[in-house]
Amino acid sequence: MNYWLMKSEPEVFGIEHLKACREKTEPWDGIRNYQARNFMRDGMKKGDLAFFYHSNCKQPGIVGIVDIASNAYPDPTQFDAGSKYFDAKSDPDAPRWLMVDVRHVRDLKRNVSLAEMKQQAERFGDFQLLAKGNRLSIMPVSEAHWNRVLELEKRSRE
DNA sequence: GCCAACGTTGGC
DNA sequence: GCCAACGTTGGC
Repeated sequence: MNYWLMKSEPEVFGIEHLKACREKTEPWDGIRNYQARNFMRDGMKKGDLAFFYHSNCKQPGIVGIVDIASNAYPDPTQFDAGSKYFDAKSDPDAPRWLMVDVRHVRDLKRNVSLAEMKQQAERFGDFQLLAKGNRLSIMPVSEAHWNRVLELEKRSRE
């Protein structure tokens, strides 16, 4: 099983939106980056777990855990002219963009913030999320980093 | 709101 | 294939 991190802007789709879906799965649509797509296509498998990360907000950080409820399949929004994710250049016979379904597993007990992880360079120094200029919205997480985040969760913020 | 970093586009 | 211009991401 592999671990991942998936970013979303809470104003657009936050973890409380996913939580409100209860046990139902939700499509993680709108990924329009080739590297992120390739991770879904080549790496992600049903049953994997991912951190839910809130980006572009007051307190960027990891706020929950989701499970990957499907393998990658074509994202229908790329063919929907009314969608902001519409891509006129995508061929229905060879869809360019993929997505997976996700399901809420649990909220973290607290927001494990980006700032906090940055302060712990010895634990997270080589975490891809913290890499300079990192803009990937889906990325793999090593088991070591996965566990370090969960260890951090258990501590109370100073 | 600013802006650095990065990805994509398109002329040549 | 190069690279300047442009668009987007996302922390601050």
